[in-house]
Amino acid sequence: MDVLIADDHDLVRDTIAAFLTSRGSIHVQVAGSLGEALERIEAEGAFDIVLLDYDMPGMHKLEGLGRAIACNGGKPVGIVSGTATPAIAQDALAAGAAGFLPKTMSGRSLVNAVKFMAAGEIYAPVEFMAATPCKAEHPLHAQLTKREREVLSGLSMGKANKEIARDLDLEEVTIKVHVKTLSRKLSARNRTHAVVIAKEAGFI
Amino acid sequence: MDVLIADDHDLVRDTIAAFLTSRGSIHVQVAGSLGEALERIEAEGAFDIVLLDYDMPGMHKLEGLGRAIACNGGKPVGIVSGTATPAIAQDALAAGAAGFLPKTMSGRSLVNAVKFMAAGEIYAPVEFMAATPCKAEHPLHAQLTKREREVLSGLSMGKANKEIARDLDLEEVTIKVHVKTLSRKLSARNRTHAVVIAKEAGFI
DNA sequence: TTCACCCTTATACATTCGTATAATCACCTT
DNA sequence: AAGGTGATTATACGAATGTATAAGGGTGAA
Repeated sequence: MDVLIADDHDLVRDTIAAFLTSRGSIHVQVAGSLGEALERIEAEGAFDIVLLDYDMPGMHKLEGLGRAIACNGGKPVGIVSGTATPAIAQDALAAGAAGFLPKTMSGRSLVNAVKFMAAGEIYAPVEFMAATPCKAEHPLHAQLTKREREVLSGLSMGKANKEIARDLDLEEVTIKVHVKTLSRKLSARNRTHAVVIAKEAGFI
Repeated sequence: MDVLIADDHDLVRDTIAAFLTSRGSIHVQVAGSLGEALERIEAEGAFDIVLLDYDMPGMHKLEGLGRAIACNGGKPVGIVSGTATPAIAQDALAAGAAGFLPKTMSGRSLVNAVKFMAAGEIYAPVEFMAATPCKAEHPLHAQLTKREREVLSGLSMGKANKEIARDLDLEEVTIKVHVKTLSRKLSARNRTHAVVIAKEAGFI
């Protein structure tokens, strides 16, 4: 089985390569950028599987993925990344990637995943994909103050301002202020829109 | 590799068994219910992989999964189903299943997935998992009329009644009626709540 | 301390929303 | 033809929401 690994970090690339080669029957070639990878494919013909680093010279997000897929003659192309989010992974798969490999995975799983993809299947680590974009560190969520988050939570339950005020032991007018400010922070037109944006961003 | 397939539909069970056996090096045994499967495991020792039908006598949703996992001595147990939803699949994986196999998958993929799971990995078909709980057939969604869905869509964008009315070329009062009725159908307290419920149910 | 920021409340007004009742029209089914 | 349902519009009013301006208190950092 012929594998091409493209990553601009020598260490990462060689570690992955070492893992795969050690399993025998897997022949690995490497590249340090998308351009180099495409050249290799042109020169050597399609690989059984190509692995591309997401944050790599020439990739331009997922644009490079498409070029590699077009270049590899129908054979699978997977994305490797240590920083990409589940959302990016979803996009990659939607864009035709054969799989998404976080750099956190074990060597054994890596080998299994590569074989799996080479067999024509699509691989995605369940535990990674299922991970919610993590409330706390979402940029929008971080901008909201504690109170605003409490109010937002009330909004998502369809509560009226007066009701939220009672629950938080505040005056209705205070809630109005919070709704106003949190809507502004989320670029929402009103409370309903604010809740939708929050829902889609993953918090709430 | 020893595989145990448990399904109460003879045809399905035997089809899967036939696919796996045809690949050689895979030894398949079958069972027609959870109880029978557990007996087999007790008698034969742990299998390399056990596949359980989700809608099978003795399963009681995912309860049977736990029993099989406890019984199979650390080796993987997967769920097979032709009717289960992505949400159920998620639950199954969360409950410790080694994978989820829709009955719609191809024989080739089935074999790959089984091997993959037997290697200790977790398998889930991306296209199935990513599928939204299917707009059209969601019970709540089905109750809404076409117009109500259009209005709901407007609500989710934070539009005012007047605005939605203009977009749909209707009077504002008409929108109010639709908002009222769709909120009633969704058991929502107001427009904001309605949007949240719709979002959580997967449509919109 | 001073400054910045958050939280709080007040007053006030315009707008929007929610609710109710009622009537007309179209379409489909029985 | 009769009846049911959905869609539409009208009128009307109370309630909720959005917006603006102002101001006092608390907390933490510079």
